[in-house]
Amino acid sequence: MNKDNLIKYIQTVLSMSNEKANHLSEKFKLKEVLKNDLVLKDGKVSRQNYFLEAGYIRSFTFDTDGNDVTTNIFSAPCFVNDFLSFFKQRPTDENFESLTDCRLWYMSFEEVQESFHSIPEFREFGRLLLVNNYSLLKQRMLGMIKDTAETRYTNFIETHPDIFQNVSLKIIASYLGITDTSLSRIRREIVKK
Amino acid sequence: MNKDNLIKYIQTVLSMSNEKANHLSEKFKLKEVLKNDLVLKDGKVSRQNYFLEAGYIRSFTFDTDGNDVTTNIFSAPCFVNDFLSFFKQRPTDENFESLTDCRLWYMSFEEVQESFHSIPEFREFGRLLLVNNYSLLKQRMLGMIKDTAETRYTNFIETHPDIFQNVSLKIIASYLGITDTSLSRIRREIVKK
DNA sequence: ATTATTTCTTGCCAAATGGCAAGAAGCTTT
DNA sequence: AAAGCTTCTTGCCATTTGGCAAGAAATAAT
Repeated sequence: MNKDNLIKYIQTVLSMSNEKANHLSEKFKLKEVLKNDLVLKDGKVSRQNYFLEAGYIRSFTFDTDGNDVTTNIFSAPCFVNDFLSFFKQRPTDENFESLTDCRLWYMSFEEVQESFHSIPEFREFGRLLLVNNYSLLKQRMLGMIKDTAETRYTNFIETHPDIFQNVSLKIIASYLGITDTSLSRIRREIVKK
Repeated sequence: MNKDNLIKYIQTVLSMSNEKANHLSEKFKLKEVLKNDLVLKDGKVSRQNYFLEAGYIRSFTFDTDGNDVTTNIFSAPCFVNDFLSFFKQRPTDENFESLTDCRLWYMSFEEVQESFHSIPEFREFGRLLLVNNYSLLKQRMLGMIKDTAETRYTNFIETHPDIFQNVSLKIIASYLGITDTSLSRIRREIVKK
C-alpha cells in the first residue's frame, strides 16, 4: 500500500508540502488489473477517478464503419478518466482498456466532490490536472492541423519512447490519426534515412 | 450594463437560481472591442477571463513555415480564454483576435481565484466550463482522426452555420485542418450533389 | 467611381495517405 | 515442433489533399 508515486505525482501537478500531499493521497484505494481488462465501458457512467501508477491504458471508440479508433494512450504516471462522464455523471462514449497489467489508485465521485468541497488544495490540484490535460489535447490537435503524419510520429516517439515498447503499432497509428499500413511505410522511410 | 445574456449563459453551464447566477455575474466588467483587435497576444500572460456576449473571435498561432494556423473559432455566447495561460499565469503561445466587433465581459485572475475560494457555485461552474471545453476539443480531435475533410466541413456548417456568415473560408479551412484551396474544392463538390 | 486589396475559385500536377490482399515475422497454445 | 493467431510489412493502385499560379469576385480604400 505504498502511495509514494501518487504523492510524488500530486506534487508535480501542484507543489505542496509532503504532509499536504500525503493527506490528499489518503482517500485513494488500490486496484490492480490484468492486461486486456475493461476499466470503463462505453455507456457506463465513470464512477471513479483513476491514478495510473504503473502500466498502459488506452481509450477507444468506434467510427461509423465499426473500426476501432484509439482516442488516447495513457502511460504511467498519470490520471486516467473521462472527465466529462465523471464530473457530469453521464454515460461515457469511450472504452478504457488496459494494454498491460496495471496498478491503479482510485477515488469515487462522491469522495472527490467532498474533498473538493473541504480541501482547497485538492480542488486547486483538480483544476490544474484538468488544465494540463486540456493543454496536452490542444497541442495534439495543433499537431493534427499543422504537422504531417511523419512529423507526428517522430514527435511521439521522442516524447514517449516507452510506449513503443508496450503498445502495438496499430494502436499508435490510430492514435496518430493514420492507418497501420501508412505508419509502417513511414517507419520504413525513416529507417532509410 | 445589461448582464442578462451572461446570467443566462451561466445557468446553461450549471443550473442555479436567478439570484445565484446574478450574484456570480456581478464581478464581470464590460469591454467592447472593434474588429481586428488583439484581445490576447502571444508571449503575454492571460490576465482576464472573457465571456463573449456578441461577436466572433479566433485564436491562432504559426507553424514552422510561418503560416498562420487557426486553433479555435469562438462564437458568442461562450467563454474565451487560454485556460493554461490563465490558471498557471504563464505566457500563452496563441493570439486571440476579434473577427467582428465584440461585446465582452471580463473578470481578472485575482477575482476568479478569490471567487473560487469564497463561492462554491462559482468553482463548480468553473469546473464545468473547463470540462465542457475539454469535451468539445475531444470531439474535434476525434473528427480529425476518423472523418474526412468533407465530413468535418459538413458537420461544422451544420452545427455552426452562423460562423460562415462572419468568418472567412481561409480561417475556417485552417480550423478544419485543411488548406483554403482544398476547402474551395470540397465546397464545389458538395454543390454538384 | 476607381483603384487597391483581400478572398475565393480553378487548372494542372505532385505528394501524402488509404484500401486491399498477400506474405513475413513474432507470439501462444497445444 | 506444429498449428493457430496477431502484428507488421509490402506491392499495387485509388483517393484525398496540397502547392502554385492565375483569374474572378467581393470588399475596402482613395
